[in-house]
Amino acid sequence: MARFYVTTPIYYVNDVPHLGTAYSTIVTDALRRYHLLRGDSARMLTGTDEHGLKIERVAHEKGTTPQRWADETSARFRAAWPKLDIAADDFIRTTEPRHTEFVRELWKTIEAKGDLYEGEYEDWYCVGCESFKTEKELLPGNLCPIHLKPVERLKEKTFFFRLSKYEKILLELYARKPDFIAPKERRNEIISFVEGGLRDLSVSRTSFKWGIPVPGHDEHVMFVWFDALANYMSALKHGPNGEDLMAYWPKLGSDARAVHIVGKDIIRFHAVYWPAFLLAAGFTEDELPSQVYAHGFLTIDGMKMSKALRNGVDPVRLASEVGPDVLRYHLLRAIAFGQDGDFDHAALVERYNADLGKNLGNLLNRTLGLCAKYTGSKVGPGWAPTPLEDDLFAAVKIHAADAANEWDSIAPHRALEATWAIASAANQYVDRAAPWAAVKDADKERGQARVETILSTLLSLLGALSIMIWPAMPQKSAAMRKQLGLEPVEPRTGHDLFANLFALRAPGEAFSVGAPLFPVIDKDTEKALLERLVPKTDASAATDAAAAATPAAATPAAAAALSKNDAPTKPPEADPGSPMTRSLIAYDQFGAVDLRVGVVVSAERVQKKDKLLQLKVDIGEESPRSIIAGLAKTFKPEELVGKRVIVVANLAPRDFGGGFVSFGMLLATGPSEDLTLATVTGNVAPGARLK
RNA sequence: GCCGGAGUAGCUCAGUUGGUUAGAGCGGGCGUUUCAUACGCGCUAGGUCAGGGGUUCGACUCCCUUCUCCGGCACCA
Repeated sequence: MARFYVTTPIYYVNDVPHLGTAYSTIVTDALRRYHLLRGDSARMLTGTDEHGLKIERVAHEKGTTPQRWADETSARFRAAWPKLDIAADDFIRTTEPRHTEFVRELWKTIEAKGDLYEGEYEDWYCVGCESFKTEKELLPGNLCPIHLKPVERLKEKTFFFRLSKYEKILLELYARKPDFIAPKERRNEIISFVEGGLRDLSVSRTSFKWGIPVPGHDEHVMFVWFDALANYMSALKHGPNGEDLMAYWPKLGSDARAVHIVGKDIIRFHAVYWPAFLLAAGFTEDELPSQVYAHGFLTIDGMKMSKALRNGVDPVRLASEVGPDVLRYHLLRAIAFGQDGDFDHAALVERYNADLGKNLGNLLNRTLGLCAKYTGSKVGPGWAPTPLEDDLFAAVKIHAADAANEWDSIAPHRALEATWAIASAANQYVDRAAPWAAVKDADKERGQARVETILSTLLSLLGALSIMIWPAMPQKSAAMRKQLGLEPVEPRTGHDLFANLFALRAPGEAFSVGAPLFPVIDKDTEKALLERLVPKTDASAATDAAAAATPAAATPAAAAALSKNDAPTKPPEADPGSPMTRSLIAYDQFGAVDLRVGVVVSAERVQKKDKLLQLKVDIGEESPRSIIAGLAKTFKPEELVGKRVIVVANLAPRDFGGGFVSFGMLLATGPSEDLTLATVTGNVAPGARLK
């Protein structure tokens, strides 16, 4: 028996549960269940991350308090998971005292050991935005790009974490523990990131309040990630009932493993900052998480998940339609864990029919049918295995061992593949053994004994399968076992259910055949189901975002790319800010901006700059303006030609090096990979002034 | 541009340290059984293993190079 501690990321409360978070959480739960099957003492943690400026702002915009906002959103996560048959052992909120107290202790420990120091952050500051700006963000003449007013040089007090000190230590760690970061693509990325040099990390803010106060410095709140990462340990230090569960945390000589399941977008925080924080607090290398495993992103029916397009699939609704087990199975089986994957509704139905209905479901059904016919729905006494059975068991045991290995190495898709190889082998076996023929043996007794052997064999395999599917499909496992006349899977610590998977049933045990576990979905039902499930996206908005009126504008809060993951080495929040936080400008200030309608006459890529395009834009002048714009992530050069754009015509020229100088700027909105250009309706002549 | 990863049958992917006819699942096609949820089983893909060079007796598997895609970094709206 070993201890296995597995965690999901804690989810930021400016979002609600969606398919991506559901996926992380389902995988984590399946791993927890697998380890329980093995007799391990497994523990799963999930929760919500509730601090930070973003939350403070969202709450403000919604006219509520951060705490109330967090309460509501956190409750939605908490309510969602059980509906997906996720049974976390603990749900932590970063606003709980057990967490905040732990984090403050952690802070004090690190401070005492010398890796936190008070310093000053100095950079350009825009009073209008009330935030720092980096040099790069500024317009020529040190103007704020939003307010077009001069910025000031300002210092803010902040605590720094001595991250630079851990550069070498972390690289050595990665070298010594090759599995610490998985999959290996991510590992490579992290290594090259750290090799690129680590700067000390600003880990406190004075510009907002919604966070954990720094001990002894109430004007500072902690950087959200310092706060958030510690949840994995605070939840052990102070369990849900106040108990100390630190035995689950790895330690030299202990059998405890801790695995963090994360999305690939937050791997850096977990693989760089978190171990550095722990080392700084005096934990040894043996007391770091065993592994940080990053999964990929999901697309839905081939399209990116996007709030603006509203194709976010509600996992709870999906589960209520197809059943949590089916959703879980499909996610676990169809997506290669660690890689990006596509959630395809039609594929879900297809897989359901093939794997669940026709393979496993039908196997159960036909076996029980045979039992009803030949043994009175009881386990017969006959047991005389032939080479056919011996070969089958040999093969099937290998598959079971494969499945176990794959679960152990966190490859649910492969584990399930191996599991289903057993079901396939069983179906083949039925045909080969042909009990319906065997029963016609001239020697009646011999025929009956043969049939009983065959059926006992099948029952053994089905019993094994009912256990092996439990991590993915707990309810279906129970339903299956009920039909087999077995109690639901009940894992016990120290009792490895894989040890005797293929145990034979005792003669006389009875079954209770029920309705098909996985009725096959026919074409008509499928059509109706898909119609209900597949989210209606605005196709034109999806495929022609460039030309369409910006969909993001309708929901500013959602469009603002609210993420807590903004690079933390940047100054405190170079956030464009909500409309509420902007200051007002006088009419002449606006009038100072010369906005013109332009037509793109040519566009080409800028060498060595992935994001940049060099445009020639006709704004009614003798010759087209040369403008460098960061549009390359969204647009191909040729598709811009002929487009009407809005140009800031009186912007001071900016030199991009290599002979590329930009004389103006285009107006656009959205993230860099999905920009929408501002334009005008109607056939306005180039050079027309906007006012 | 730098650093990674990937490009294998219609789709999703396996292919160990280079070695006889390149694999699986799904879908499709053909055949077949009857216990079963019109389900199962068997057969079936003649695939330039992205392209081009090279090393080797021999390369999907090693080296070089080109192209495409995806990430990270850089640059940036």
